[in-house]
Order: sequence, then structure tokens, then C-alpha cells
Amino acid sequence: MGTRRVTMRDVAEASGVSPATVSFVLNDVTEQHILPATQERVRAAARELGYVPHAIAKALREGSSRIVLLALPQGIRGPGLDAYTRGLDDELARHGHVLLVRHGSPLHGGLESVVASVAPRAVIDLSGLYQHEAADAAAGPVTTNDGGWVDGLAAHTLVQLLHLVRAGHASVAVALPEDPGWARLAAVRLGFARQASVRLGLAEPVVLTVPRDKAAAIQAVRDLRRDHPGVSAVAAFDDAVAMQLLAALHGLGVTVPDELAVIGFDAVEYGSFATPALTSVHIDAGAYGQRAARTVLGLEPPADPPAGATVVVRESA
Amino acid sequence: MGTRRVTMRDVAEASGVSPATVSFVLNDVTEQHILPATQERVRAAARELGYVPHAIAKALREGSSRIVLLALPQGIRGPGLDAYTRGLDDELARHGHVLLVRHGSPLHGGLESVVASVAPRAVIDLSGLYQHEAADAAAGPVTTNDGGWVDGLAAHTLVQLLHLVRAGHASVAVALPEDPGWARLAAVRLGFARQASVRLGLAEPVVLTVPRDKAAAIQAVRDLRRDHPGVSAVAAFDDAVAMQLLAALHGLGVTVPDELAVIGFDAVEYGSFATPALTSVHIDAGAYGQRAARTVLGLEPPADPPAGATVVVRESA
DNA sequence: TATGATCACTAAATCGAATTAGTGCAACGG
DNA sequence: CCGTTGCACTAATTCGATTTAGTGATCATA
Repeated sequence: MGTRRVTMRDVAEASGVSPATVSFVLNDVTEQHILPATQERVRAAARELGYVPHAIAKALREGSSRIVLLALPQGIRGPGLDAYTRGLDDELARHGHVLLVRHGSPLHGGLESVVASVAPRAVIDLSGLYQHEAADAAAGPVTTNDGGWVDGLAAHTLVQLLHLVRAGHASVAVALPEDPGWARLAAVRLGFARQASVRLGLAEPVVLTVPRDKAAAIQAVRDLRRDHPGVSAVAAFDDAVAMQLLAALHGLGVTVPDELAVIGFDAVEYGSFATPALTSVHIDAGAYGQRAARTVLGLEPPADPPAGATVVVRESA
Repeated sequence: MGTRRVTMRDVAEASGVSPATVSFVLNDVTEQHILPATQERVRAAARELGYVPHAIAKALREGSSRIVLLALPQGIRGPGLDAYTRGLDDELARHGHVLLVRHGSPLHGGLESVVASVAPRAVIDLSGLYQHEAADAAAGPVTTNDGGWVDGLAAHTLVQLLHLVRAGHASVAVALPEDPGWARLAAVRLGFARQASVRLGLAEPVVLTVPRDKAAAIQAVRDLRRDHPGVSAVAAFDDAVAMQLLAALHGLGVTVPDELAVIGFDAVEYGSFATPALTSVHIDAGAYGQRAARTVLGLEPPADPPAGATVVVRESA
């Protein structure tokens, strides 16, 4: 319990050199000439004593820690985000940094206080993407850098609608989640869907917001089919919305894809469990995470853009 | 860009006092007598200059940062864990700490290296709960503290099975996920289900592992019904498994709950979208997170145990 | 043989805040 | 009028690692 931490000074004393020398040896400082024999002594002592460099002291000297903070809003989850996070994390790990995720909480005084108490190397704040506008860039190293993910969404939305056009649909609806947490991203996606519709010669897409309550969802779908009988396919915001839609359609007795086709987004594996199995768009979100990592670290982003989206064809469209 | 950070020394000079005095004022050190007028000058200068204490320097002095690290394995997600995390975070926030989540990655050299580079006040390592045995407690402040969550699981599993017994079922199956990431927790849950069965006078529960592939899942359910025709209800590991089960049952043409009842666990809201709507067990996971927070901070845990589980009765059981 | 270059290290300052041990001054008691 | 106490502060040290500016010693060159 009470055993004090092993410091560089301890290692220095144990190996009969100065702390400076220990630092040079342990950090492989090439500008300094240290006898191989001495190096070995120092390393041995460090190993023996179980020396672990004190990250905070190091961070104080370097000016910031090797933490990169990813700020996310409260309840936002999803396979795309998971993959993005993993890509980010892996790339960061390759450069000796650590990704830590901060889930927003109303009890904290906002991101600034967290940033202040962590002093991260960089902050990737994605909360603006989901809720309000990007926060004021007042304090420190906060970026809304997403590695081009939102831009990529435009292309991916095009792929989603293209699949519908290829299958012969001429009038489609876009299904959006009701959850206000997704509101902003939903608006962005809708904008891209509109642009894609123009490019593909589709009619202006009808917007369908899918309520969380099943009865209400059924009602919403019923209204859609009454008001827009020409709509023959629905492009969903994500697979979760698509599956809610499928459930509502099942409740209404509408056959999918014959009467109405449904295509998801993000290709979760349990989409195959839906009835009928959900057709969806797969995205290489990890690549965007990787790009974001390289950008915040000040590295050259990979020349080749992330792979495009692909359609996972199952049964629903 | 190049503007250097405002330090305590700057505030001291601006208000004509020593850095020590600034520290006393800004930290409300009551043992020191500082004239109210001086205090006001210092505070004004701090405000004016936009002084923000340097967290790393503070952490170096205090010995550790005010970060609490929650270590989770790679792909583990779920509503229970979300609620747990939120409870943890909120309680930590009340005591001036920040929760940061670390998702395991094979690229990092394990948790120790992350702990070394973050120097958190405490670490809550839940990865052992899901995968291997609790890691060696070698380095620092790592706890497998879960606030009694796993223990609570025993009672909650009892509630789940009790609902089935009350509905007249005498022989049940337990449905477990195939994903190896959940293997350990699944084993724990199965153990509790066995204990509960004994207490409730049920037959030894049959184990059903639900494959991720739909066709395989259907086959597994078919086998179950052939080999154990007496089984009239299934208690699922969580709602995700329950919904896969429901889909497989639908594919087989088995009516729920008449031919086979299904009850989930964790009560996700989209369970209401299943056909039939999923009956499930709701758990106050947030309370366990709160307990965990108080424990790692060395505070008195709340006297009253977390609220028990409740059954959200819908249609499937 | 003096000059300087190279080698193998060390002393001391630095990062920014917290804290212990004072210091000078005024008021008060005996 | 001297000693003590209380007040309002300050100087200096500490936390642990990094880094700049050296310091002797050895070796080579002119």
C-alpha cells in the first residue's frame, strides 16, 4: 500500500548515474552519447525496480497529455459510430496516443471543464453533429473534425437511393427517427437525399418521421400510403428505423418489398433477422475514424479517400 | 494561436500579490487570512485574464488526476450498460470527477499502459466480467467494482423466471447469445438461472444458444422443440437475443406466447416493435453505476440497495 | 604543445500549481 | 515597554520527467 512510486531518481541512484542520463537512455535520445554498458545498467535497474514513467509529470513537461478525447452526446450509439471509434482508436494507438470517450452529461459544466481537467492532445467533438450547431470554438484544441464522415454521407446516401432507382422505383420516401438526439444528423441526411434525388431524376422525396410508439408508427405509415400512393420504396435513416418500419408494415399487412420496398443504412448484422431480411448500405466508417485521427495528430491524411458504400442485398429491397 | 497559457504567476503579477496568495484565494483555503479586498483583486484579475488552472500541473501535485476510467471490452454495448455508465458518470460529476470510457483495443498494450498514460483517480475494469477472468491486479488503482451489479443479476434473473412461473410454466429454456464477447456474463447468468430454478421449483433449465445467422437460429429452435417438447417458455439473456428468437419463431410459424412464451431482459424500448411486443425485465442499472462511483471514490455507499427489477408486461409472455 | 573537437556524462532550470515554513507589522496583555 | 498573538502575506520547496548548458577527460591535428 504505502510503497512510494519508483521515480527516475531511484533508477539513477541504483545504476550510479544522474537522472538526466536515465532520461536519455530510456527515451533513446540519439543526440546524446551514452556507453552501451551504461545503457544496459540503466535499463536493468529500471526493469528491476519496476520503473514506470509518471505520465502526468511527462505531460506537464510536454505541455499536454497523450490523450485524445472523443466527445459524444448522451444517448447516441450505433454500429457506424462504433466502427468510426475503432478506426480512430487504432490509428491513434499506432502513434502512441490513447482515445478516451466522453459521453455528454448535463451535470457537467460542458465540455470545457472536462477538457480543462484532462488536458488532452486533441478533442474531437462530434456532439455538434447530432444536436446543436458546432459549439463556440473558444477553449483550446477542440475540433469538429470527423475525417470527412459527414461529407461521405452524401455519397453514401446516393448509393442508397441509386439501389432503389436501379430496382425501378421512381418515387421514394425518406424515413427519419423521431428522437431529437438525432435531429441534426437527420436533417443533414435529408438534405443529401434531396440532392441525390435531383441527380437521379427522382421526385422530391417524401419525409416520414417514424415515432417510437408502435401504434403511432403504424398510423404514420398508413397516412403516408394514403397521402402518397405513388411512393413505392422507403430509404431509412439507419437500420434501427428501417426495422421499426418493417414492424409497422407487418402490422398493417403490407408486403415488403412488393407493395413497399425498404432499404436501411449502416448494415447491422441483426438486420438479417428482420422479416423480410433487411437490405442495407454498408459503410466503411472505420476509415473515416482513421482519417480523423491523422488529421488531429497533424499527420498527412491517407491520399486515397475511404472506400465507397456498398449495398448489402437481402430481401427488403 | 501562439498566445501562451495564462498561469497563476500572470494572475499574481496582474493583481500585485504572490502566486501563493493567488492559489489561496482561488482554492478558498480557509486556514489563510486574505483581505476581502485582495481576494476581489485576485479574482478580478483571474477573470480578466481568463485564467484556467492547468489540470496537469494540479494533477502532478495532487498525485493523480480527477479522471475515473471505465474499461470496457471491444464490442460490448447495451441499454443496461448505458444506464450503468450514466449513473456512474452523474455520481462522479457530483464529486468533481470525470468519467472517461476506454474501449479495449488489441493494438494497445493492455489496460496498464493506458492507466500509466492517464493516471486516473480510479479504474473500473469491467472487461473481466465479459471475457477472461479479472485481470491481474498488478498495476495501480484498478478495480473490478461493479457496484454490486453482478450480484443484483441473481435477483433480477429470479424476477424474470418468477414471471414465467406465475404464468403457469413449469419447464423453461434459457437463451444465450453466441457472441464470445458475452460468454462470461452469459455463463454467470446461466448459473443464476439454475439457482433460481431450484428456488422456484422449476426443472433444470434447458440451454439454447442463439446463432447470429438466421437460418442457423431457426434450426436451433427447431432442435429445441424436438428434443424438449415440454419447454413452454424461454428466458432470454437480453432483449437482443429475445428478438432474434422471436424472428426465428416467426420463421418457424410458432405462435408466441401460446406455443412458446418469450421474456427478454433489459427492456429496450424497441422491444415494443417486435411481433408480438416483447415482455421484458426492467433493471435500474443506473443505481449500480452510482454505487460503483461511491465505492471507488471511497465514499459511503447509499444504505438502501438499488431498486429491484420489474417486469414490463407486453405480449410475448 | 597548445587548440579544438569529440565523448560521456551531470547540474540546474523548467513546466504550473500547491503548500510549508516563515516574515514583517500591528494590537494587546501584563 | 517587552513579549506574545494574530494578521496578511511571501519565499522557497515539492511533485517527476525533460532538456539546455555545461564539465572534465581523452584524442587528434597543426
